[in-house]
Amino acid sequence: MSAETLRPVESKSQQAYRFIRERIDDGRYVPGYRLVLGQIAKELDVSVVPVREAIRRLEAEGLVTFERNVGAQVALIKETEYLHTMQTLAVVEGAATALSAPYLTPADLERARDINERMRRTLDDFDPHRFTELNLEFHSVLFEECPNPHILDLVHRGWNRMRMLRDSSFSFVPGRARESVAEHEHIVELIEQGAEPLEIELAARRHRTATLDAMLAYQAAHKHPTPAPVAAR
Amino acid sequence: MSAETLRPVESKSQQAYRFIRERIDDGRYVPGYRLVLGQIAKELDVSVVPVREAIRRLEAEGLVTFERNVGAQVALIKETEYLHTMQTLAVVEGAATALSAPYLTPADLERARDINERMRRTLDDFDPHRFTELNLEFHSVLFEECPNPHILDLVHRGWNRMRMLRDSSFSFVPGRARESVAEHEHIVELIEQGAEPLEIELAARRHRTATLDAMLAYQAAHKHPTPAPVAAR
DNA sequence: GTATCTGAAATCATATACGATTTATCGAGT
DNA sequence: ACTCGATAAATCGTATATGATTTCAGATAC
Repeated sequence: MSAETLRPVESKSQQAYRFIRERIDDGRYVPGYRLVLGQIAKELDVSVVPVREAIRRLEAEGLVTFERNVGAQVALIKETEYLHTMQTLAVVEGAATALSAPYLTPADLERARDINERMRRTLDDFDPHRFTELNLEFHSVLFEECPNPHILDLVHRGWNRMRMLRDSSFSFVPGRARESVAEHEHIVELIEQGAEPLEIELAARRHRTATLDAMLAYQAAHKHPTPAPVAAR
Repeated sequence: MSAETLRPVESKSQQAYRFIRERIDDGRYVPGYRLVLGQIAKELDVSVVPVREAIRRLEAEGLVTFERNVGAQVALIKETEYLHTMQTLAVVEGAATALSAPYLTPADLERARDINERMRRTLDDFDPHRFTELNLEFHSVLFEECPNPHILDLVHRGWNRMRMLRDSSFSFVPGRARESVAEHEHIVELIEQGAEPLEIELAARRHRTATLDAMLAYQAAHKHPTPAPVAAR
């Protein structure tokens, strides 16, 4: 049995899926970017068939839109779409955090605190990108032990959605970061004290809702002309 | 411009999707049913390529599992899977109902009451199938006005999931139906009184959680294989 | 009787080919 | 200069073909 045939390499459609997904996730393919089947196929040195399958999957996941006889592009996220995503995330992340709480060890909580501390340190000499990164890391610690894989999956999807907007105009609000760090500490304390699941859930939910509200207020105050006309194709 | 070419008929992959989806929904394809590409293609008189795409989509939606070089089958739902689905539905349906509440008209509430009344009448001379049908209808009235399409979509998916188990052993508990009807009335009253969103949400969630608990208790009492070690709530 | 092997049949995965549709280009007419 | 229309180019949608993998039935060995 030769070593090179032991592992049945991933299928080409899977390969195509990862290829595209990777690029959407890290921002190389921005919302609106056009996914030309033949072009991607050539880059991967496969035929268009597996690429189409990959795109169908991405479409079902909501990351890509695919119009008949026109083609696929990375899903554009309009402002209302974004608000809906945030609201959904508030709900499912709240639930995930509450369900996860009983399984968190003192070590987990310490880790969460540590991350939050690093976030606090980025407050002076502020780096939004770094802050966002740590923010996900912090929340991940809290919800990742959620024993319900469906809910956990929904949380991941929500965060991915938001990540696609990393560089968008409405992903950040100046004053909010400091409050955020304080709220993080509060959530950790609740979990530590073994608070009621519902209390934890609502705290986590409020944390996100507050971010959303802050963004809305900020935008209203700054009268953003248009929510950033995304570079298409 | 000839009449027959005016409408650009749905694509074949779309057609295949609907074909399969329909059959899963109405139970002709039960969980575990094997979806053979060539066979479905022949039935539809198309090639396998669009059928594959349809199956990829169904896979992403969780209705179908698709294993490399082995093929696709309607997703099997194990007991823990079912519990997770119910729990997720409890969360998202609660949120959807609360978000929907402000948009419900008196006519909507009347309709809900009417449906619930019909459910009550099926209690004597009990028909589980009919009851389940009305149950979805009732809840649909309450959550369908939810302005957040993401959350609404999650609710639909959850119900679809449950519908796939229509005939399964753990889809029904004898005593539960009567309580259910009473809880329905309570939820309608809350909405009618313009109760706090959170109160509505939790009432709707409890209603579903109670169903779940009843099922677990029933199974435990009847010594079903595994009593489900899942941490519900 | 059970286990293992072997070849055939079924089925999957993907490449290639080609017609259909959309989009872009460019010149004629106003 | 602008619109319109025709043509070309790009791209999509799907059928077909073929090699690869898995499954299964029957044969053989123990």
